[in-house]
Amino acid sequence: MSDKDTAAAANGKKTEIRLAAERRILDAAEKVFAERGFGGASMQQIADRAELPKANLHYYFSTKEALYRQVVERILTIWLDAADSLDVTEDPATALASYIDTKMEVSRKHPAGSKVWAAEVMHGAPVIQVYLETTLREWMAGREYIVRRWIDDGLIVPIEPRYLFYMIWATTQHYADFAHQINVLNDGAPMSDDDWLAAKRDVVAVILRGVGVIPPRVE
Amino acid sequence: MSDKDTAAAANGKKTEIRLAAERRILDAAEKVFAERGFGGASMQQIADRAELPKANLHYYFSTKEALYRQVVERILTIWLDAADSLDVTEDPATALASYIDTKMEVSRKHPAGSKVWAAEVMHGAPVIQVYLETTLREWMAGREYIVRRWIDDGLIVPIEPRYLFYMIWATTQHYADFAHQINVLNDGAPMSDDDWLAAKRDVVAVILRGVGVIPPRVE
DNA sequence: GTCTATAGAATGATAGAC
DNA sequence: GTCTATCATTCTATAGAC
Repeated sequence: MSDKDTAAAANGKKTEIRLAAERRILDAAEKVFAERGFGGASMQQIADRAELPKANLHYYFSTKEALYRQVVERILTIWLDAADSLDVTEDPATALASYIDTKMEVSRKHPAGSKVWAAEVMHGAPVIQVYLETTLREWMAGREYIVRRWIDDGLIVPIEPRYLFYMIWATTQHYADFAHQINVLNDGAPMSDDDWLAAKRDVVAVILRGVGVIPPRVE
Repeated sequence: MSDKDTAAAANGKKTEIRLAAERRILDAAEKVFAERGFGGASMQQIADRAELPKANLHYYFSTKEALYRQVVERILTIWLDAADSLDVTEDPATALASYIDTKMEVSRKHPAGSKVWAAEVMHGAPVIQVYLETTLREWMAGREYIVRRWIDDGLIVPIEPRYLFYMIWATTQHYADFAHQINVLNDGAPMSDDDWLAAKRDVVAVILRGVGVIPPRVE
């Protein structure tokens, strides 16, 4: 092995260590921020959850705010992927059913991320303000156009497109953000796989019937 | 004026001062807790917003936690009143439309309270856990019974009652909790009176049509 | 009942040995 | 790259004059 190879291997190892540590810290931070909020979370709690000394966090992330910012930005990519799942080439029933399904799955798989996101918006979006004003605004403008075309074509009833999307966002994210309350009303137990299927089925059914399309057959 | 009257008047005045100060502090605290979360809020910020010296807060509320607790309990009474607005003696269309209307009005008039409530539940309901396990559980049990009767009587389509209520709660509270995001998508301006009317109309229409009842005529 | 000053505890961040 | 020790700041809470 040449010196160059050795150096490359060393650099490679270093990068791997760095990526693994950063990921470990981000995972811990996401959960602690979700449970206690930005102000309620301490670097010590995040370090404990990541099973690392507190000083290590500052080695990888300069400040608490920088760490929070990266947590939020990581969640943003998940959101953007979900936004893409609204396939505008499909008919309204298929497109909306698929979008709702995706959003429900995001709530199920990333409950902590959803809570951090909700708190971020509730507190005035200090980090994602630019995203709201650019990406989200453009996404909404595009989808409003599609929904209005569905209305003009008589495929769904007249409705203000934004209010429809708020309904879908609110309902699907509720299953993550209010999971604690939902669990209490579910006799203290988390929703089972069957519960999730039933919830998705009912949400899709109400929305599709609500906008005037027949729910597609489920095999 | 007798000594007794003087004392009574003094006591009366004292009580008025106390009530006014407590209310002033609670109003300020609700807003600061909503904007920054419990951990992110400081007694100094609340004092500044209430235009009182910080020490006054501790005179009326022993600790920050006690103050937070009273803020949450004050919101709880508003929630309980709104819960009562679901009149089970009415037909499903009227009952649900009236309930949704009430919940939308709560979101409009108490956005800060709604945010505090959402954060409280997201963080595991440290203060309202008992309420969730008693009052809310009983309320839900009673309403599930009514909704199932509506289903059995063929007045609405089959649906798991809880998922219907989650949808109503999520959607109506979204207008308070995500107001910042909604404003951005509304060209940066808060929703006008007409916007609120349109939103309420669309939410009621989708839910009622979604559960299979015809929206009642609006004069 | 009001307010200034301050004690006491917790936190974010860093220095410096390993 | 890891970790202990520590600094500087901020915050909750209270003491005590008015």
